[in-house]
This record gives sequence, C-alpha cells and structure tokens, in this order.
Amino acid sequence: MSIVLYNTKTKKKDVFVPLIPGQVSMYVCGVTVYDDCHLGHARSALTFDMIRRYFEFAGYQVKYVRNFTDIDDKILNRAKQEDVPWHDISERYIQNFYRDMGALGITKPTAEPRATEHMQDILNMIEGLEKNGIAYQLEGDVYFSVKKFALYGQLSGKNLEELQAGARVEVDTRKQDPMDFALWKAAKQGEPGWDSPWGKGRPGWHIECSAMSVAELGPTFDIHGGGKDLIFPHHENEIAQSCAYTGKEFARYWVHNGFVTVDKEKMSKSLGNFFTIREILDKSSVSDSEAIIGECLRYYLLSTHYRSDLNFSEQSLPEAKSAMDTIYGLIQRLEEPGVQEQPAGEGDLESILKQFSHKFHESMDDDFNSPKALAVFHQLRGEINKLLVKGVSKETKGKILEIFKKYGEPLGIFQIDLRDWKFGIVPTVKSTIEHTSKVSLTIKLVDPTEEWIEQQIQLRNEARAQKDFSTADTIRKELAEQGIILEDRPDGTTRWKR
RNA sequence: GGCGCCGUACCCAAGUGGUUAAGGGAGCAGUCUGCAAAACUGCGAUUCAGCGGUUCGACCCCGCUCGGCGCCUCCA
Repeated sequence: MSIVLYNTKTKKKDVFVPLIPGQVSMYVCGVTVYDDCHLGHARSALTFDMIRRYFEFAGYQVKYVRNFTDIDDKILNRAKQEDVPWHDISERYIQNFYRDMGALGITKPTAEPRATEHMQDILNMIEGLEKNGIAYQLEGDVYFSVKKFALYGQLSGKNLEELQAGARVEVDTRKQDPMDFALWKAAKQGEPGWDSPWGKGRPGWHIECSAMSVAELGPTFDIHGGGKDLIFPHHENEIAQSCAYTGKEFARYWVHNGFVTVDKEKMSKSLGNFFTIREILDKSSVSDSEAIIGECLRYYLLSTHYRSDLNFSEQSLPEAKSAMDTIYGLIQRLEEPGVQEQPAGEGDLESILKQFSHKFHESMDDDFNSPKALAVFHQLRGEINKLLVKGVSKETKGKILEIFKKYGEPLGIFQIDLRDWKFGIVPTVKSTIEHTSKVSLTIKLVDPTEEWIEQQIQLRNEARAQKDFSTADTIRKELAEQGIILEDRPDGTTRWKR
C-alpha cells in the first residue's frame, strides 16, 4: 500500500513517491529559541514525529532534519532584557526544548542544525544569489528581489499585486520593492555579527532554512514541513531562495499542520492565550507521572487530524486520560496470569488482528489519519475484551499485548510500563480567565507502597469472607482516597490499580 | 481589501455521490456484583449551520446567506 499525503503545493492529496526508493528525506522548521515552547510548538513537533515514525513503521529509512533558529532579533531582545550573552538564551531554551519534547516522547531528528553552525553555507547561498542578480546589497543589508523570481506566490496562492495592495507594513523606502525580504542584516551597534562580503551582520530568518536544508539534504528533497502559519512568507521565501540558487526543484511535498487554539483563537505569545508544556507538566506532583501526562497530551493531540485546528480546553486532557485508561485497563488484564482460563474465545483472533492491522494501515496511509487510527484501536479493545470474557490462554494474551505495543509505537502511545501507569489520576487544566495563560492543573496523588496495598486488600477480603461488608467498604474507601481503585473478580480475588 | 479554512449528537471528533453517518468523553438502562468498579449488551444525530441548484440520488459537488477562524507583520 502506498502512502498518500496532502501537499500544500498541489492543494490535493498526492501519492508519496520518494526521490530515492525506500528513503524519505524531510526538513521541518523548528523553533526560535527565545522562550519555552507551548502546545502549538509541541503540535508541530509531534505531527512530524508521527509522520517520521509511521514512515519508519512502513519500512522507510527516514532522514529527518529539524533546525534551531539560534540567532534572531527575539533572542537578542531577550538577552538584552536579562542582561546576559545572547547565546546563553539560545542554549537555555534549546535545553528546555529537549526536556519538553522528551516528556512528549518525541524522538530526536537525525540532524538538528543550528543557524550559527551553518554560517558558511548561508554566506555561500547569499553570494550565489547576488551573483545571479536576484539579490542586491543596501548599506550592509542584502535583499532578495521578489520580482525576479517568477514563481513567487505559487505555494501560498498569493500574487504580488494583491500583496502590495494589502500591505500594512511600514515600507522601507530604500528597498526596490516593498515585498523584498532580507537575506542578510547588517549588525547594529553592540549586536553580534559575522564577517561577510557586506560587512559584519547576521542572516535573515528565511535564508537559514534554505541553507540548512540544502546543506543537509541536497537541493531537492522529499518533504518540507511546518505550521501552516509558515506558508507565507517563510516557505514561499525559502522556495524562492533555494530554487534561485540551485536552479533545481526544492521540496517535493509541502506538509503543514493546523493550529492549537484556545477559545477558537490561535494560541500565541502575543494573545497571551498559550499553555507551555512546562507549566502543564510542572503541576504534576509525582515525578514519574510526567510520562503519563506526556502520553495523554500526545493522545489528545493525535485525536484530531494534523491539518485541522484543535481547540484546547479544560476537558481535553481528562478525556484523553479516560480513553487511554480503557486501553491500559485491557493491558492490565492481558498481563495478569489469569485464573484457570480455558482458551474458549480464540477462534476469531486471527481475523480480528488481521482486520485491525489492515484498518490501521488504511487509516495512516491516508494522510496520516491518526484519529481514525485511534478509533481502530478502540474497536480492537472491544473485540479483545469480549474474547477475554470467554477466556484466553496466556500465550495468546502475550501475543495481543505485543500488537498493542507494536502498533502504538508509530503513534507513540501505549508504551508506558503498566506498573507506571496510574488509573487514579485525572489531569485537569483550568483556564480561569479568557486569553490568559492562567493554568491550574491539579493531580491528586499519593504513593502508598504495594505491600501495604496488598495487605489492605487481604484484610478487606477476609472481612468480605465473613460478610463484614461495612469493614470491607471502609477499607475500599480509604484506598480510594489514596488513589487506589479496587475491582473484585468473580473468583473472590481482587485487582487493584492506581 | 486580497487569499484561504472551518461549522457533523450534550462535548471532542472521523467520514463517504447511494453505508447501519466511525471512535472517544459524559449520560441513561440492563447483565454481572454483597454493594461497587471493570467488562459486556442496549439506548442516544431519520440527520450532517441555513437556503437554493446540479444529480436517478448530496452531509459529501456548485452558488448564496449566517456564524467562527487563519494568512497577507514575527509566529508551529
């Protein structure tokens, strides 16, 4: 089966045919490291992590490049504010980025170039553009002449006349055309600068991605990704620069993810309606619940198609958690040794698993339809639960368990060891005021030892045996207050979970 | 002003020119249970913002209207 993906360039779903059979080369715009990343950044990283994982699941070898913009006005401003060297800022937020992505189970790309490490590539490209007559110098700055690139506007569906008509930017009158964008910016007093043919300066934002993608993946590569807010002007500019420089096709498939919104509005710094990954994770009172919240966030983000916007609200995480609990509950039952179960319900297993695999691939092959894939998981859950009621052998349970782990892998869910999963916690996020980042996330948790829990259960079951139900109920209630949930089995034994 | 996206049950959310319109959360009822919990079973949109059109047939295609949002400035 072939994978089909929506290509912004052609505005339709295209069958994916890689440049080199069996391999995928992909470049994704990373973050500018001047602050902690929020859910919106996480969504982009997660979308392409899922795409990468699924390609690998489908047998491709993936070259995945995601950059860091580590020199930029925002970084310089922040450094000025804090009165620290600019690279302290970028280094700090690169580390924070890793920490947050780690919690979300986002795997590291195969290469993570930083703009400052590719200064020579950037300079070469600008010089090349200047030689081609498509870039011009202006008092130490270098600009790209948009009019000289005929295909400008093709990706975003904009044309120059309309852009000019609607331009609300204050026009730099020195530029040949208001739409021309900076390739190189001359360093102002006190600002860091790199030597160049035009004097000390630093690269413009757009050229970095062109230079780094071409340096890492060559002039033409398969997929270029990013948030849909980057389509114009960032990706439009990248195409112009790269094609004008190499004379070859740039990215073959353009993939863009939708926004995370709050009250239907795009989550962003300027509106102040953002939730950082850190503030969500930090509220977790028990250290090892971070992975759980991470998976819940992942499940939540994957429960909407990557191209749609999704609205973050107070119920988002609790709903994801409840849905995941049902599957981890099944995993728990599958891991139990079981009581004298005669395998009576295994007859349909083969066809159930075959169906599942087929539907899973069908969903993901169709433009990475993760919400559909999750639905397929829940359908499997129902089928397996029915089988378990009838009785299933230990070997079969193990086999099913492997399926959940294996197919959960491309989505990055159901990967937590059962003993670390906590059924009792409910991550609740409360946004008190509209358009602010006020978050109160409460996770009620305590951590009684397993021995103590087993002991309590034994006491309770002794009471139950003597029909002393009030004592039994008291014990159950006390355990419940500690986040321990009891489930009595038909044979008189008791299962517990946190 | 230009370009574009979205509106599916109480909430979240897939989807197709003819299907029983997935799945999750919440809810209700039943089975099971000492009671619970879990699991299972059943109920829940005769309908896909509204109105027209195309069609043998549209929620899906086209047009308009209403409502929401995005890009055009840094933005994942």
